[in-house]
Amino acid sequence: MAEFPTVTDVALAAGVSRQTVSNVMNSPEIVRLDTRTRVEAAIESLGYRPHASARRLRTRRSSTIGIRLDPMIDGISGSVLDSFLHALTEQADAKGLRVLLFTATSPEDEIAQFRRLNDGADVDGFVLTSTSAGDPRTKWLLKKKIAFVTFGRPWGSDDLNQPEHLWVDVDGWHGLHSATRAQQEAGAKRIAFIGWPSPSGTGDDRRRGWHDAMLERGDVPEAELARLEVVTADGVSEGTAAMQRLRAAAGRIDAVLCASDSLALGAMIANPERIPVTGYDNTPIAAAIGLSSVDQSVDEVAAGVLELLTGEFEGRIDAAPESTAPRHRLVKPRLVERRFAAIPMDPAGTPTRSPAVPAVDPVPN
Amino acid sequence: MAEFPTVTDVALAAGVSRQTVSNVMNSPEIVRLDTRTRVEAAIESLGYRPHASARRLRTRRSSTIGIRLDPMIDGISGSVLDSFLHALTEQADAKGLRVLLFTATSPEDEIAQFRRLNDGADVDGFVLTSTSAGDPRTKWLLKKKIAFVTFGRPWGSDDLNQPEHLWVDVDGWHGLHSATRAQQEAGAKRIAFIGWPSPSGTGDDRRRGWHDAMLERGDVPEAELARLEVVTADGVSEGTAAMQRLRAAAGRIDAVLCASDSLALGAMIANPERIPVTGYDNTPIAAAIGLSSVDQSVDEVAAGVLELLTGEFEGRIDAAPESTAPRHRLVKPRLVERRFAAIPMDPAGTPTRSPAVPAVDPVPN
DNA sequence: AGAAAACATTTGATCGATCAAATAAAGTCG
DNA sequence: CGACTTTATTTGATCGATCAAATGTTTTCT
Repeated sequence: MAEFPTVTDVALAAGVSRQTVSNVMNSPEIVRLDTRTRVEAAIESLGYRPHASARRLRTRRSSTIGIRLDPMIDGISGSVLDSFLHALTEQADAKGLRVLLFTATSPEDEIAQFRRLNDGADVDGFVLTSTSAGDPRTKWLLKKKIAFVTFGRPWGSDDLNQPEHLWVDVDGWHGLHSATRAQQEAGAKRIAFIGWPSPSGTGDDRRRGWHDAMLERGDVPEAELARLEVVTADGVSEGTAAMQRLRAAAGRIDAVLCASDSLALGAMIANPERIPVTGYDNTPIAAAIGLSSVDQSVDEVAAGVLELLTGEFEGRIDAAPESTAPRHRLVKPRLVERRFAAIPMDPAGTPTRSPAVPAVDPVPN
Repeated sequence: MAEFPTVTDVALAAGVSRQTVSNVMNSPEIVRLDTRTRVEAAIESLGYRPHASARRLRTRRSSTIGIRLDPMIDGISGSVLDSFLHALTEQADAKGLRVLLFTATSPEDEIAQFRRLNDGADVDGFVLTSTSAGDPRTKWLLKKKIAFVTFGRPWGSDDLNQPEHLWVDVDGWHGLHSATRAQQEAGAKRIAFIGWPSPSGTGDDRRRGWHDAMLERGDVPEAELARLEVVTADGVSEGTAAMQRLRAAAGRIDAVLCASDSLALGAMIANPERIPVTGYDNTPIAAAIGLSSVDQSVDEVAAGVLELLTGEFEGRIDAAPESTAPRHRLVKPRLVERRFAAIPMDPAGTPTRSPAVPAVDPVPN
């Protein structure tokens, strides 16, 4: 009994009943002030912690959200998910929610996991990332009326209007538009874009941001604009190749915008003149190399995801909230400007800052 | 009742009692074959899933391990933890364990989280990463007799002999030793090392691997060896600066080994002659750039962590197993050799492979 | 003051599974 | 064949919390 006090122990110590202790924890406002403080003192002195599983069994609510941990294909763009995961965990914690991980080898397998976790009352809802058009997972979750929010718009046109489908996304158009603007204001006229092949929901969105900003300014005739654009698969070496194609075919280039930091890093490798390159995702790589990059503001995304998931009931998750609150959030990314400060491209150059000696292991692990 | 069948429903359907159903799930061997199949059929047809919380309440076991998600400082080396996390989740899943995330702002805060998660019966044990010498967290966990395993040796000499402290680590000495050997066999004699300032448990360990291999071969006199070594904080720009210092002071260099991929990437930037550079961690960056790198085999680490944590009782976690099994695992990393295949450093060169057009979004999110 | 309403606290039942002990069935052996 | 093991299955109690409803207490109002 000394090991793990229960509500009953606390009740005994405070001279009240179990339920009053429970009330102090869950709806303090209905307990008279003096009893409340007495109970709180007892809780404190006994070091009581509620037993999560017992509570869940009774309330049929786990206060846990499940998220699939994707196999990391590209560590560069993967780091966005990584920091999103971190932001999500941190903010979930503040709301008394927990984050449970799982993995899956295929969409079908993932659905099986959904079932297992949901039926077992392990989680109350899910956060999905990397959704694709006509995603079978969202269909299934909707059918089963299981709460979920996706990070990423459902690009399939029909899905977009489904009001049950909650989503949070980053406005890629806005990101590229403002990145283009920033270069224009710095004096650049011929701004190139290295993107992904169409159709790609996010890719096309970002491309349009660049395209629209270029048209608005009118520095380059619309017909000419195609020469300033190159599409390729994502990746560092692909970025290098794309940059080389641009240099061969596009004439003068004042700045280059890329659909990802991977591409941007690649582009930098074939960029001896140090034409300004802007990436997307603001990964640690961009910071290390000194690339400007569009930051997805994962904190805001995480906050939006949790808000939607918990609905207006703080800390609770409901599969079918009848609120009329907006069903989605479109987060504005922000441009982080850098000027290659960290990268002495010229081998003969002097280092920009002398190496600091850390007090502890740089990489303790 | 149609919504969520319970053991009782299954029992009714199969014409047996609750407990028999429970036995079929937990110790099938004690149930007669024909009853077992009958119960299994009922489970299948009703779509029964055990209620995790109810089971946990009764068994006082959550089958969940907690792991702190570090704030990602450097996305490059952070990706090791990321893939470790993935491996851990995947293998935990196979053993019927779940992985619960949490965050903390300081060691003290983390200890508070330990307490909360453990007292609330949310988790059975913890996996710690980024441990430091004389870590207060491990002390506290040991005192409270809470199960945990660290990824990383306790470098403090006194801690090393504590048999209660279970750990899994990667043999950095072996990693650097074999990387050095590989370069020597390829004909290199003057092999430089870019490392971290001492004292650093992991850093010194890796350095020794290089140092010992160099001495064994004897291509470079011991006195001369210091000229081939540079220490610096971790980071890309630090790597670039370190490489420049090496080039200025070390004379001829046939190959460069680095204590991390971040340093290696930095070194590559100040490496127009394409001296072979080897990194550490085999991050996606290394793959993208075409750097050789020492792979930490996170899969083996994850397996070791889970084995130690679950002890010999498959799927169970015990704070004080009385087995005499080894208390730790030292995993041998393996060298992944690459030859800059992906990186056309010469801006005028042709791309090494033409960009493939992906069928789906390269980065769907 | 007395009745009604508002507030505060307690009691019994319950969530779904497993444990421990009791019972029933099958197998062994002199 | 009946007493004795061994094996298979069932019953009652329990894990720790919350819900729903009952009881007790205080305040409000006529």
